[in-house]
Amino acid sequence: MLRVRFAPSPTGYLHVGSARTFIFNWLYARRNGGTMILRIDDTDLERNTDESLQSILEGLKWLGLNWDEQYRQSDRLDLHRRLALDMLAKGLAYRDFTVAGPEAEDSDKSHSGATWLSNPGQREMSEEESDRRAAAGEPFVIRYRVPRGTGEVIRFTDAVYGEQAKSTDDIEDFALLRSSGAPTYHLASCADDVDLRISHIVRGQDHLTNTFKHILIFRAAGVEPPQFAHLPLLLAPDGSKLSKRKHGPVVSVTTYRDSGFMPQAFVNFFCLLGWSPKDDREKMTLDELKQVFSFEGINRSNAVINFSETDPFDAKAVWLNAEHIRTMPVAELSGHLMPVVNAAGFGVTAEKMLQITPLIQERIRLLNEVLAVADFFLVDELAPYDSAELIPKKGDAAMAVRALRQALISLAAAEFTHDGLEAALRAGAETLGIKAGQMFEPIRVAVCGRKTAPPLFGTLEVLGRETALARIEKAIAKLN
RNA sequence: GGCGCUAUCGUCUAACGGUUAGGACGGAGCCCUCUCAAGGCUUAAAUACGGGUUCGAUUCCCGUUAGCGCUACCA
Repeated sequence: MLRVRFAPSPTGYLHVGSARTFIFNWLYARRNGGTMILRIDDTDLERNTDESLQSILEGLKWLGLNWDEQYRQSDRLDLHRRLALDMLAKGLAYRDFTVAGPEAEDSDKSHSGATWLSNPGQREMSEEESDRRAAAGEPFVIRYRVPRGTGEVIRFTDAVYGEQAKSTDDIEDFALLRSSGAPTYHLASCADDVDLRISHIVRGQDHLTNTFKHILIFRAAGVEPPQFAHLPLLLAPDGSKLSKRKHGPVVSVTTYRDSGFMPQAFVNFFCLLGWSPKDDREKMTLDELKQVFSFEGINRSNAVINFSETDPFDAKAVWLNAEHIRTMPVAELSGHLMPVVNAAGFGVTAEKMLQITPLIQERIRLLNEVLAVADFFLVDELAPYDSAELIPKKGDAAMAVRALRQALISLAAAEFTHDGLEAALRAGAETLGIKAGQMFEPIRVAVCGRKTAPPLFGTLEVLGRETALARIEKAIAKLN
């Protein structure tokens, strides 16, 4: 039975790195018919908030990837504690009565060069003394009694990083239970992995070295450790680890959502960061990803998200989003655009949006760009523009006026379809003896308020005769 | 400091020990064209460094350097 879990801790919004870990877990589970479990690792009572939990759930929901079971570690504290106490009873762990404090913290372990393994006198304390002091109410933390001087080497095979080995002499006596009685991450995580019968742990590479400790806990719990697959980390352009504190909202999933990314493009992009299908495919649907995903394709080196001060998104993410937008059925895209447009305060009907969509489909990279690209379809009154914009290339104001007057005549009679409009306007240009482009330019600006816009005939068709004529008349007035 | 992981164009990546080191994004240029896009074509751009092993190393081994991670009663 294949069971994987994604275990975020609710200490902030959903981080893109976490989202990527979730995606890889999901892909692996769904690819192999396994069970996807969401476990909220909220053992850090100080830092986790309900608000953060909600935002994580919201982010995961947006991704559109479902899970089968859900747990919360704070509901399972007894289970964790029991394992620690059991280890204590078996002598696999011991009480450490050293009081933690700012000074005790870094006094001699970080700079002395000596490896910190355990607090002197604690590990060796007799059972009687330990029990007596505990009974007297003295606070303590429970630590793993890591084998010393046995020359033992802990080994495991990581699905991504291959054979891993570390001497127990290099593993410190890490804490299992805090003086408050609360479990540490290592304890809670492993106890739950055992209880939930997790078969594969897929997580960030920052846990690669922690894995040796975890294997020790699994051993103490009397079970075979699960399979491990560690993922390369996501880095900022300067090579530093992506962090909420340092890099701000660019690491939040909601930033992508709110800027107009499609969830499937988001998934596509983050899959490609550290994983490759080994062929030249880049744009892939969720189904395609699900079909080809495997740990073999995962890279071992960290990947950088190439964002900058001016652009919070990697250009490739934006391009991929554009690819997804372009290849999507018009009706579907239109449905995604509706809420964006309405949220900006425009009231569009579904049919109007459906008409606009094909004109802008290959012109927007992010959903939100619809507002900048299609604004003139949505407003009654065009935003003010410089009348000089109306003057065509190699022409003057007089030519612009003539073109617009002719447009009035041509459009009044034209059939308002793409082909009908094209025929009418080309004929109009011919009548005036000017180039078609010189005819179209003033009309485009008159009708769109700017030189860069979707193709003219389709635009006019959607705008309709009445609006088109009114805007052209205004433009003529501007030129006088 | 100790322990561990990693190293191919700016970025993401491909390459059974034998390739003119491939693709993509981004950049530059050209074509198409009613503007903008989209599309097509062309182009610049990489095996960190030093030693081995081998007939032959991007690929295997060692070292150096650099980056990252862990080294908390955080996760």
